[in-house]
Amino acid sequence: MDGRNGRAAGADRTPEGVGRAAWSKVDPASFDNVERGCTVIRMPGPIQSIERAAAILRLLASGARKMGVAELATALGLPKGTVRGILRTLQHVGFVEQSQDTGKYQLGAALFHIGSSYLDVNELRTRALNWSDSLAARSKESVRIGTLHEGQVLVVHHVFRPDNSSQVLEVGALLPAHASALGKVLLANDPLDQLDDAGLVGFTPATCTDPERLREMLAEVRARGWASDVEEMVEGEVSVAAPIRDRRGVTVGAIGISGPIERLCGMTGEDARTPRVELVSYVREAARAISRDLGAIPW
Amino acid sequence: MDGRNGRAAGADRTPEGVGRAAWSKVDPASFDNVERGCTVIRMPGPIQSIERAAAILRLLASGARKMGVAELATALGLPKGTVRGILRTLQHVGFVEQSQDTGKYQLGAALFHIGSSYLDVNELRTRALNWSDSLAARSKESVRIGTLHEGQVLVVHHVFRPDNSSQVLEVGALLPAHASALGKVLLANDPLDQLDDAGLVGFTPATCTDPERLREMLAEVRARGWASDVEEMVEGEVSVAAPIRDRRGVTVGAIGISGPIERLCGMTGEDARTPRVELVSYVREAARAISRDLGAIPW
DNA sequence: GAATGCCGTTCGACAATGTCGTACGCCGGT
DNA sequence: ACCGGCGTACGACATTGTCGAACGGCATTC
Repeated sequence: MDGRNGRAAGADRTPEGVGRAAWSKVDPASFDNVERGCTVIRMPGPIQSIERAAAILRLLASGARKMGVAELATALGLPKGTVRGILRTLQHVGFVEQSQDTGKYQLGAALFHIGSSYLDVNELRTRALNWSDSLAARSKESVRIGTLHEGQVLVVHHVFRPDNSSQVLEVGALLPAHASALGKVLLANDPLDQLDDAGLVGFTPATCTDPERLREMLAEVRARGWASDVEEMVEGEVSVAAPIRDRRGVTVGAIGISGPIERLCGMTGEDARTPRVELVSYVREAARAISRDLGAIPW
Repeated sequence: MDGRNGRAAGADRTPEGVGRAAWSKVDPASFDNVERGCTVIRMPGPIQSIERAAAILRLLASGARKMGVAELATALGLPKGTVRGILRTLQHVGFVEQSQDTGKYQLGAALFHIGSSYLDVNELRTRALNWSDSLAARSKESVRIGTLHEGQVLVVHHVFRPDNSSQVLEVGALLPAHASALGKVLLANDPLDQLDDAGLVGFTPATCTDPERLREMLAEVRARGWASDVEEMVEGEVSVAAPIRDRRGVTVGAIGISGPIERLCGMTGEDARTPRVELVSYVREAARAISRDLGAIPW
């Protein structure tokens, strides 16, 4: 029997279970006490209840709707009673809320507030605030700053295009890394190769879903110092991005602009699918300016 | 000794402890197993470790800087080892990150992303997106939508003023309820009296810090259906807000505009400290429109 | 209208689990 | 060189979280 979770027979049956089996494959550094089968000595392992609570929160966040106890329980492969206990606690601390009529659960306001404080701590975002505004003004396009998070691009800042059109705020959203300029810059400059070959979903005909070709593109991105995405995520939309580095020279994020292909690309022949040079310059200058703020050696 | 936490002698010593003593005063419905002293039978209480994890996250969110294990441990009145175990778990699920050099902890990206999904679930915000844009266009001022959360105003949406000035995004921020139009609307229409007399801090000379006078103001706000704040939080800044109600008629949020006193108020005599009538109309119309979207009976 | 199925909820016993205290190695200040 | 403080590791104890079964309400079905 498993040294830690011998009791949770129900959990180990389901592959998506949040029993001890779940994270051992997620964390490469953890001991594989599950493969071995039984009697691992005793490791200072993660706390079971907290991991399960986190899994519940993730589930509630992914499904953009309210979920019931039974739904969560089956999804996690846990007994209802257990899930209910965790939910009660999460509700108690304000991380989830319960609809009074349906009895279903959803994310809570406290979690939202705590999560948004991440932006205050995030040095990248703090330092980038000024420069992103000026980039938006110069380029007249919307500006986004992103960071690599589990193989995807986490948007930590978003400046709307300076016209009066209504735009949705994307802060906190996750973008696909292989189909956005931000993502390509981040992937290309990331020390550990986070490129997930299986995750190369196609959004448009222009999306690059071939791992090999993508790696070539990333090499080029790394060499020239900026990346573009021409209708690879959304038809008619183009984005350009450049890396932001910190004092040690490692890429901690990326800044980029995005907008309609008519405005961002040239008008004739081959240029019709190439971002305009002055916009690329703006982006790269902004990225360099922020990097300098973060202490990177100007190069 | 305390029935549940008898072992945690260290926790009970500190007033801010996260032992069982902490939440019993927060949750009015919970049994006061602490006052009684000892041997409460056994209640389906909140899960200890999760509560503690939440407390750690709150602490990390409040102090806008990285914190160490010892710092957190003393603040919570818990032994270092315990705090470290929880932190390791939180780090494992991505809710906190650890600086590789200093060893201190800060909030993690995963928590931020999960928290921001709250906005997708929040029906108030979803329905209010369109109307807030048009309110910003009509009033030419920045628009905020807020909800009452633990006696403060949680900003769930923010539309920048439609000029090109650089503004900070306030989504996720908490505003004082007694010194903002949004807050006053929410307090005035809240079923349970969340007004905290002790929390009436003064920001400017105009801030109302007298509970009695504030209650009178709230009664007036309730009667006339909108609230204003004239330099009560920030000198020179004025805000106007109106309540958003759902189908049952309860106030679920508030929408309002804010801007410099020169633009929002009249120019002469008594009007100099009264919001202009057309702006008030815009705000109230927007609030009514959203309420209608939420299913409120048009009145 | 009764029966059925599903849901959220409650409860109590078991033992696995989280907690606690002590001890280690390391760094920076004195 | 000493000391204090930090983040970290480990092991024993019994408290605590987990589990499964049972309860009552609600909507749908026959």
